[in-house]
Amino acid sequence: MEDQKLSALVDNIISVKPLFYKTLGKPFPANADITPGAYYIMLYLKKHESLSMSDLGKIMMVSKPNVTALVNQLITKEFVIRFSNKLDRRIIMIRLSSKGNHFVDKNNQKYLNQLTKRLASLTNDELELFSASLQNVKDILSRIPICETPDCKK
Amino acid sequence: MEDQKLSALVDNIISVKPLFYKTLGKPFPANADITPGAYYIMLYLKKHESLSMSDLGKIMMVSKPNVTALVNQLITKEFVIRFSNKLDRRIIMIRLSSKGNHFVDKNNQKYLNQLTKRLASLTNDELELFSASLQNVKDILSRIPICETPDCKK
DNA sequence: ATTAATAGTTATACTTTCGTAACCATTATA
DNA sequence: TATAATGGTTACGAAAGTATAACTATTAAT
Repeated sequence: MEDQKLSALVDNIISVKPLFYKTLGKPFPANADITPGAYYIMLYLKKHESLSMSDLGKIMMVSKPNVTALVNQLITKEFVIRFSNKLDRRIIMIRLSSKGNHFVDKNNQKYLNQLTKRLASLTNDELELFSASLQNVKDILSRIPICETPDCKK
Repeated sequence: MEDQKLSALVDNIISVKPLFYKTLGKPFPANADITPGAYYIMLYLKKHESLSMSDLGKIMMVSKPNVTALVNQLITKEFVIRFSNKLDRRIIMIRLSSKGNHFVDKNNQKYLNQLTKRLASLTNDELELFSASLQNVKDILSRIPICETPDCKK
């Protein structure tokens, strides 16, 4: 890839991120007693059924004490359940409660409503292009290896 | 757009954002005595030549006191210059100094180097697709009207 | 000429992210 | 069985974002 294109790519990477929240709004709930980080844990649990504390740390790339704090928020709201692994009693697994599951679904629906309002100014073609392009971006990003956990850097 | 596709879109919007920094790294400098927010101001100034404090607030969607604090960081580093508008002496305009300009260029180059390492695992086709898709996303997002400044909500 | 509105700053404080160090419990290793 | 390694938690705090309220200076409006 030529230099010029690469530098345009850098430019886009830099400018796309702030645009996201500003135009599309925040996908996590406000005034729900849980921070965005905690909400993201629920989103991961939505896809992975159950995860250990360490798994969550790796997947979210935050330190373990951080995971503890985030999960604690969800425990007090009864959005997730802790249970231990029988094979290794050190390991603590986390899964969504049905309350947490409903909460995420409800919030996603709310966000979707907000989103459709904001996207109302787009034509259907634009919307399709947006959706497809975003899918591409996500797919490709997912393919890039990451190893930047605080614990993992060592 | 059908419900199913829309909900996939929401899914992508939610999951793309955390992927960004984690796979591509942070585009702003570390240990440079300025916060990411202040750096973003320089990026905007790179494109707009000069902007008033209020303009910066609107464009970055932060409150005016916030802009003051961010610009102050840049002033002490001599990365930007304050000058007043002759026609309306209330207005304070900000523009990049050549020092600030060089700083951004140098940092962009550094980020580009880091980025090329991270993107090394992609084929050229993937890279092209990524670049084009990102451009689409950015273009479409730019077309969506925004009005969420704290001051603007009122 | 008052009064109202606008641009910006100062002071202040809250929220969220995020890390390190020290510690306990459990499992693996030698 | 003594030691090391792993999974988690607790305690602590720094960095960054970000808002409101109260204020000054300047311009606009009546």
